[in-house]
Amino acid sequence: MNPATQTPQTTGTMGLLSQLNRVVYRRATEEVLGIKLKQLITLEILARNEGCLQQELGASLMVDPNNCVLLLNELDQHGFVERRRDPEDRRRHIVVITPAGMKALRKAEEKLEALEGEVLANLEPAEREQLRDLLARAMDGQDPNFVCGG
Amino acid sequence: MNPATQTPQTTGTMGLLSQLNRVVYRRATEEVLGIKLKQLITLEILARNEGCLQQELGASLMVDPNNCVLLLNELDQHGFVERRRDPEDRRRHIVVITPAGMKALRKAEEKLEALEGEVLANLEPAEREQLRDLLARAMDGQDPNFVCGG
DNA sequence: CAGATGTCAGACCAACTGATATGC
DNA sequence: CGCATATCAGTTCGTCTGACATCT
Repeated sequence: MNPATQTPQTTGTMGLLSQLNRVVYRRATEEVLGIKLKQLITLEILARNEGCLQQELGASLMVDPNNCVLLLNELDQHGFVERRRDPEDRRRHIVVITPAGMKALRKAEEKLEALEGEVLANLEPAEREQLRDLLARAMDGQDPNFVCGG
Repeated sequence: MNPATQTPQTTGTMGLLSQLNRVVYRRATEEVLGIKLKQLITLEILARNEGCLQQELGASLMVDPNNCVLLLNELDQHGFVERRRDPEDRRRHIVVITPAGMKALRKAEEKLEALEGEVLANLEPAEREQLRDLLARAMDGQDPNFVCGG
């Protein structure tokens, strides 16, 4: 543990993933982004999927239905999303992002990109893209139902 | 939102990182690993760094000194680590992993590797190595003091 | 009626905050 | 004395569990 050396690190992929996520989590605060990171991810999904069912949203976010309600309550109070009954099955809710939500999302995404630049400072632009691609492909293989009791 | 398509996902690298970490976190439970994931990472660092100072450990784990104490208390109770006074500065503690800690670590690492295989099922072995390398390089650029008020 | 969906309230766990003890 | 290190107690936050209402 020489002061000239880097601080010790984990070596496993899963450990590294957890650690790097910790860095992001601690820096992507509500003060920095304007909204919480989880809210940003939620709005991102809603922006890309018009008429998203609440349960689909929960599956994508990997949160159980209970937490999905709480998450949407927050966003609803801020006027960033709306919940509408699904006319085809009135038990269900369709979640849509509002113009105010879009605005908050754009702003938060800008800040997050700046943060990404700092967190991935050690990687070349091409490598960052590579990382994004690998993460996306890995996520693509996940079974949402496995993780959230759908 | 066609049922034939994948569930909607985030597109930003930071969001993907957060999401994939969520998958790992929810699957790498204490029942699966025998110990908590954070404990595993802690033991990994201690196994690779004999005579690690408590504050260096905290910086590596990106936890503030308070949480580091609690984390070590748990490991101490299980007999996985020992805290010794630093003879050079008796305010400090040197943390060492015990044989029992080594055993628990090996066992947990086996289970985590199996889990990694499932979580990264969509990636080829070479791509997994690539991912590990990119994450390690990104972590290498982090300033521990920024994140934990050292 | 049984099953699905969404909602809420209370319990639980992990993290943060502030105060204390010890050594430099 | 001021500063650093570690520790603990109390609080707060996010998440999970179980009960309930609505709809098919």
